Amino acid sequence: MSLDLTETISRRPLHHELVDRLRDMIIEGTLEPGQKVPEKMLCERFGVSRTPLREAVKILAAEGFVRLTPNRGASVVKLTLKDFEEALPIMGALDAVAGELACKNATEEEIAELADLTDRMAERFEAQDLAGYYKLNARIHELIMAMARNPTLTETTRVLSERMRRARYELAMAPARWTQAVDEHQDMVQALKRRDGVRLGRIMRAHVTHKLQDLQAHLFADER
Amino acid sequence: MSLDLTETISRRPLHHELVDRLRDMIIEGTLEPGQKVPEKMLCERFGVSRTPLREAVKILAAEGFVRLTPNRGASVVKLTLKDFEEALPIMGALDAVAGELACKNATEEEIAELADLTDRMAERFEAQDLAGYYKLNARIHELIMAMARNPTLTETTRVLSERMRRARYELAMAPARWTQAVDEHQDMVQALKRRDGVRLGRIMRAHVTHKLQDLQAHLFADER
DNA sequence: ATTATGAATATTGAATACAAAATACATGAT
DNA sequence: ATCATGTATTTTGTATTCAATATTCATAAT
Repeated sequence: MSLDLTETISRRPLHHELVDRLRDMIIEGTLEPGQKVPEKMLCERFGVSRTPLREAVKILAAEGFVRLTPNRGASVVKLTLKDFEEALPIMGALDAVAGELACKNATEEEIAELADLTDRMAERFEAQDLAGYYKLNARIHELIMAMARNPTLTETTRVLSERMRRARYELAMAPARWTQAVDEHQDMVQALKRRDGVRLGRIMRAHVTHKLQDLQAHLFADER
Repeated sequence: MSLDLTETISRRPLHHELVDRLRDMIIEGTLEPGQKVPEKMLCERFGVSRTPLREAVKILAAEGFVRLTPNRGASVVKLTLKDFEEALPIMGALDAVAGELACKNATEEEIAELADLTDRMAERFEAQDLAGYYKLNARIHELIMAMARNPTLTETTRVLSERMRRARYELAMAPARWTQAVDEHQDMVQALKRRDGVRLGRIMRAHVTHKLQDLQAHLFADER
């Protein structure tokens, strides 16, 4: 049994912990869109004073989850169709960059791992196991991002996709769309194996576009 | 004389004002990279208590200007060559998207204005007036961003480019590079007039790449 | 001289206290 | 009844206080 000598005792500051908790509450819908963020109530709920809670709210505002109105506190930002339409081209472009960089920087081992994950994801598709599919899908996209070797890109994408995550909750896909998504992933692996960055970039961009178009159709049906 | 009835009395919260002031101090170098952000000193400097100042620091941390270390406060993030190399492909991709969207959404008036600004900037080039050139250059890029009609894109770009702004201070350009930059701007106007989004996107992306490559050569010479 | 050790000091994190503003509510006028 | 006006309550913004942690500095040991 070995001991990790780099490990330190972690006492995170309260505001840091609160940011994560509050973000989750927003993403899961416990704090509803449009609703005000009730300072006092949350302080009691978490057993902390207003100071760290307010610091956390400021950070969430910078991340785009809440909006601050002077003397009127914070309210949960409501995702509209417009927000999606705005995020779509950005996410597409960022994913395309990730793909291009991945082709440049990925190791053969990583590519093999991606191929494996893609195969296993295809199996989940065959079995029509949506939850398993989404889980592997998330890992695949994380891996591609990691292969890009660009922390700034990872962080930029993270903030945007966390913001969108609220709506992306394990949505059932139309059969045709699901088939297409699986195909796109197979194409990604091919492009990566050939180190064809331009091609992978294009596939990634299209992939995001299709995914979000699908979301638009399902959610926001009332806003059309 | 007409009266603006939409105008409101603006009493910004202190933390908001402080975010701007501190960000400027970082960008201008008053607060030096790597240096700790001295809470007490800044409180006295601005005549405010620690609470709003600390809230402001939290926001700056979310924007990537400072790094928070538990029980050890904040320190100004130091820009390395690596940060630039990471930001470069992201900014390029975002600018490309802005170009594509601008071609779709710009009005003829806006395009005419851009053409005018570009001409005036070329004049500043002829006069070898660097300051005037940079001023118009900033307005041009703001206008293109505005033509894209995508606030999320604007904001995403803003955070990244503010972060980089520290190093971009009115740098003298090599004659060849300056000539090339002016040419690229002329090409942008042409592409926009033809509403050729793909082409404008490509020019924008290349433009950013060139600009930042130039920066890399000038700054960070010691890091090579 | 250099490295430990511990006390004094300064800085940070969090809670509380106070002031200003917004909201809710009640009373009275039309 | 509806609307206006003024008062009470709540919420927000900021300052202050207290506790925990880190840093500095002096002293002592090797």
